[in-house]
Amino acid sequence: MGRSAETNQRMRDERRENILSVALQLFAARGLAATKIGDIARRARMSQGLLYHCFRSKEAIYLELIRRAFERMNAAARGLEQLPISPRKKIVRALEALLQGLAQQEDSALTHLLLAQASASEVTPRPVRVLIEEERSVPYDVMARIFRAGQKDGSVRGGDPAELALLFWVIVRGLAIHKAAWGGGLRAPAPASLSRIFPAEE
Amino acid sequence: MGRSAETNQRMRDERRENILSVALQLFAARGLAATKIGDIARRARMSQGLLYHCFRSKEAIYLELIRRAFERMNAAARGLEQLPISPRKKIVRALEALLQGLAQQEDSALTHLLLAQASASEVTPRPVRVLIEEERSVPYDVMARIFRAGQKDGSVRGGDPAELALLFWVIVRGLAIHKAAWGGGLRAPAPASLSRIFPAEE
DNA sequence: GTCTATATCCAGATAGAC
DNA sequence: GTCTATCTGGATATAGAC
Repeated sequence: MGRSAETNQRMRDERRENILSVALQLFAARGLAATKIGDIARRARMSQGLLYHCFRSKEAIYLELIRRAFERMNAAARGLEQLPISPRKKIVRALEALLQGLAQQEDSALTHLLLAQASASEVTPRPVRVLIEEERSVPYDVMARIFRAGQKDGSVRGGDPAELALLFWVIVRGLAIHKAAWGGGLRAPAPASLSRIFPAEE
Repeated sequence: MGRSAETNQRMRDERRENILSVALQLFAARGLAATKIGDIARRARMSQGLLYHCFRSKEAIYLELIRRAFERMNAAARGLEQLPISPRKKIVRALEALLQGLAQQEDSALTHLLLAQASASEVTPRPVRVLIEEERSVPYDVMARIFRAGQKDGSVRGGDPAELALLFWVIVRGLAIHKAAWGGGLRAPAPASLSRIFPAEE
């Protein structure tokens, strides 16, 4: 009975992961309103009824996806900040990691797209909106602090740190959207060419 | 009778413009699927029935908005290209005009947002998709040609022109989305600080 | 745990009165 | 030309069989 309960729990978790994975693709590509719960169920190869045993509602799936997106992104940002390397190197590494993620990991680009939609849309459900309000400034603040530190130790050139951080994330987000819009035709800029935007003090 | 027919026509046109103006706000803020035709009618202060005398369907309104967006944007791009000024100046002027539009004209930011959504979404209706397919490369091509010309005459520094054009539009679009997401809290970068990204050959 | 069937609601589009 | 009333389809969520 212990075994079986454990197994059941694992199957349940796997189903939840599967649903979340499918839902991410659909929400990112179609938005919340145009994604039908029936589409999610079909792509996850289960009945609608069963899906409702794993999640209360469409909104609950959406909320969980946004929650995880911030969890990962903000943890990564804070981890980056703690690394024992120069601010200049942190910027380069962040760019490399983000651009590589956008180009190679499907989920990464979709997650950025999902966050962009949820942040900009007026019809984002209230609990999601609250979460976004709480979390969204973290990546901006982290990057602004890194820019400021880089200017202080001389490894990064001037400009308002907050403005540079804004530009940094605008570009990352913009590239994710561009990828979604142009599909395979994405000519991703090399990290090197973007590094030039946030220039080193030579 | 001639007078009355004329007047009627003008009233009809005004109603159409009014609907389009309201619809732009709603579509940009909520997306196509989440925007209800009843919302548009109410905000435009007319009944749903009357609205259907001006437009066939929700999609028809959407299509007309996208059509006009490309009409304006691509005409502006081609006009810019023809100006008798240096490529370097063209880039600066484009940035100034776009950033000022984003910051000050509500419609400008909303239009960029609408185009971003329509281009990236999987549920964009087919006629709209076809139009986007036909028009979307114009602004990229124009900017790429300007960058290339600037490199040739020495007023703009290196990098792949296509990549620079991509970056240019990614930033403009990204700023429009950022404005929608953060509302009043937009700290728009000064044109000067963006000009630095596309550096002049001094 | 997994499905089918269905209650309920909502939205797009139309019909027809005035 | 302008409205109200309505037809119709489709989508969320639930109920209940197995």
